[in-house]
Amino acid sequence: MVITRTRIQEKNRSAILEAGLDVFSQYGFRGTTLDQIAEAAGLSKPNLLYYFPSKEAIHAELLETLLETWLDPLHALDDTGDPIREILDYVQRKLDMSRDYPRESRLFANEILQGAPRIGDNLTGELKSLVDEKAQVIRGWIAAGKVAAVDPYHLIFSIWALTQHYADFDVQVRAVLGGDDPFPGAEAYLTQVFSTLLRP
Amino acid sequence: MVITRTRIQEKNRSAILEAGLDVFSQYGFRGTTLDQIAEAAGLSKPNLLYYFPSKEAIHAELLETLLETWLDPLHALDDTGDPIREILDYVQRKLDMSRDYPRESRLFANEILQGAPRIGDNLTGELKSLVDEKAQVIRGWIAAGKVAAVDPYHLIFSIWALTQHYADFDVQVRAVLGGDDPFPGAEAYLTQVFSTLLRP
DNA sequence: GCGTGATTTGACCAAGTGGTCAAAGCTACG
DNA sequence: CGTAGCTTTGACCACTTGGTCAAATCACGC
Repeated sequence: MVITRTRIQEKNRSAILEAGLDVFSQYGFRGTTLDQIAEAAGLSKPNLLYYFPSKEAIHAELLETLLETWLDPLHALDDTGDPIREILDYVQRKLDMSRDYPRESRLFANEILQGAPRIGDNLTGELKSLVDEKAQVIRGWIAAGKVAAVDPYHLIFSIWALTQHYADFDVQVRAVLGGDDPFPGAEAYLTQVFSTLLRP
Repeated sequence: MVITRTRIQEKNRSAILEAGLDVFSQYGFRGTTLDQIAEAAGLSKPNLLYYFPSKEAIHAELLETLLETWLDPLHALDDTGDPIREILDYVQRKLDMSRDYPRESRLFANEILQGAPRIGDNLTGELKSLVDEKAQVIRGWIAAGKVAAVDPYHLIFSIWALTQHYADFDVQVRAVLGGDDPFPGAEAYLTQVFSTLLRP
């Protein structure tokens, strides 16, 4: 069953998702109103509901596509590559995502802050097993003496925390730095952190 | 002008603030309803509004007390102490706060995610000048060869990110770890990270 | 036990909410 | 053209929301 869409459908659906991402990522699910989304998308509320059956549906579709792109960088961690290079590359990819997709990062943060009511299963399922797998890879590297002995789970958490911080807490970071672009400095600093940490 | 309060006032005000912290920290300002807070506090809505003039007022009071306790650990960073010890102690204090006051951490995270509409001034004022001051202290330590050369601002960001992550993303962390208490592991890992990073 | 001020509440309100619907407007294609 | 089907909208609805108010209830010092 292939879904065919007219150009208008294509355009309006993506305008709605774009607007929804804007608003949901700032106010969370409950704090967002359909009127806000409709306004941001340049549509009337009934017209918006012609393309999506409910507020839930918009949010669900956003979360779904988010989860895919969110796990991709970790998937790409290659057990046959050079260990430290692989991890530093992962850090870089995650930092790039914070720079290029800050709204996605905040949408995810909002969902987790609320206790992950809509993606709890993905966390204990898909996410956990992916992390378990990659933690094993890192354990292998440690055993082979290629990487310093660190807890692989907390290593992964720290990569998430440090990179997503620049998207989720952007306002705070910029307030403290006085408005300068934080990312060049962040990249240098994170490289330094993980290089010194992981050197065997 | 001293505010005197009866025992009942004392009790109900703190019940409301407690309940407000619970709900605001999960759903953000807009996503929270007075009925939710009233229910959680065990009061009727009109009764709740007898103690606080509005939803705003509850939120404002929570944020105000939050900001105080939030900056305390950084204030305590002592330029006359042993540099690495001072920084590691700061990390420890912030991690303790994530363990003991996760709701406060999430309340703050929610406020920042929304663009800090109510505390923007504190960020560019109070917070920025405190961080500027402590960054200078760290620069001094680096110049004296007591601490490895790192960007002091990103160092501070990284401490915030790594410690608050365990409160704000608690659900995710526990989902991945399978429910074990993350804090012992976090403490060991963070000590390792900052020890290796800061060793001159 | 009584009166006064503190406390609590049921009933209410206007505005905002997610969502519906029938009718109108538009577009592509024969 | 014409028309069938896609798109848009104004009017509307039931429910929730933040907040008010007058009246009822309660606690406490005399």
